[in-house]
Amino acid sequence: MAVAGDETESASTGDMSGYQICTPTSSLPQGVVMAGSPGSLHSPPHVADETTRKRQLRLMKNRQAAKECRRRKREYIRCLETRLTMLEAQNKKLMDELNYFKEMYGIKSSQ
DNA sequence: TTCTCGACTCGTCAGTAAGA
DNA sequence: TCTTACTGACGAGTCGAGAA
Repeated sequence: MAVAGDETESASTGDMSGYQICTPTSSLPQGVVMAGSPGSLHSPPHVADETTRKRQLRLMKNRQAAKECRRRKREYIRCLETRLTMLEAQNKKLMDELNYFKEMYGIKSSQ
């Protein structure tokens, strides 16, 4: 999966699968507060401990992954909004220019 | 002041794609 | 086939705005 593609490119094409990051990641460590998993109920203590540890590790990683995923998505949307603003401004400028030349050459505007 | 509602964030689960 | 990372979906909690 391509996560770190060209940001402006992905933003301009609207391709969500390649949206990316403008600023470097800064993820802070976070405490684990989950209880043990149900799967460890009928196992020997050391196996249960290992299972619980693995589960907590997985949850912690997934938590961080979700945060990162959401951050990228927000960034992607911001990029799209910025691009939209730019394109609208550009569009307006071109329309003004068109009207100017129409007037200059005496062509009646259709709108 | 209290209640309700919508918007938002967060953690978790489940499904999927990609690499070993 | 197994593992890992990513991401959509869901439920729970929080917050602010508006109504009663």
